[in-house]
Amino acid sequence: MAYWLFKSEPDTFGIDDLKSRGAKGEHWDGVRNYQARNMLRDEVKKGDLLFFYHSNCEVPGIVGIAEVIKSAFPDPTQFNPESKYYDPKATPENPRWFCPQVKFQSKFKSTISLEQLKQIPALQDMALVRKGNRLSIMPVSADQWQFILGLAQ
DNA sequence: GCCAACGTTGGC
DNA sequence: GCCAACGTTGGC
Repeated sequence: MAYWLFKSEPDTFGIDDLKSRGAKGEHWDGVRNYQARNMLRDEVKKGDLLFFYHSNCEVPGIVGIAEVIKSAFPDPTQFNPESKYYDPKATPENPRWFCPQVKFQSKFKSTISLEQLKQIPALQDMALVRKGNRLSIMPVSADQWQFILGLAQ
């Protein structure tokens, strides 16, 4: 069992959108970064938990928790010419991008802001708080997970 | 295989 | 909307 942090823009797909999907959850599509892809494809497993992070919004930060309910399968948007995530070099026989299925677990009463996270010495190893970080999928250690959980109300 | 140009992410 | 920090692309 591993822990992760997934970023999403709330205007596009926020934690409330995931909550509305209920027990069936939603597939986490649109990841088009190789480092993130490799983690999704090789390491993110059913039963893993993730912090749901809102980016590009008024208060960027962790807003809740979701659970991986199916490990990665080929991201269908890569085969769809109508999709903004279409990749002409990907084929069903040789898919390039992958997505797991996740479902809502809980939402924090208030956002644990990036500003707050940056000020915690115990979390300075997280890619999230490092300057220029653009990874949309990143691992969270068990210690970091517990520490951040302690900040949630 | 180098690297300039370009595109994207995401905090501010 | 700005722009720093990356990542990707493509000419050579």
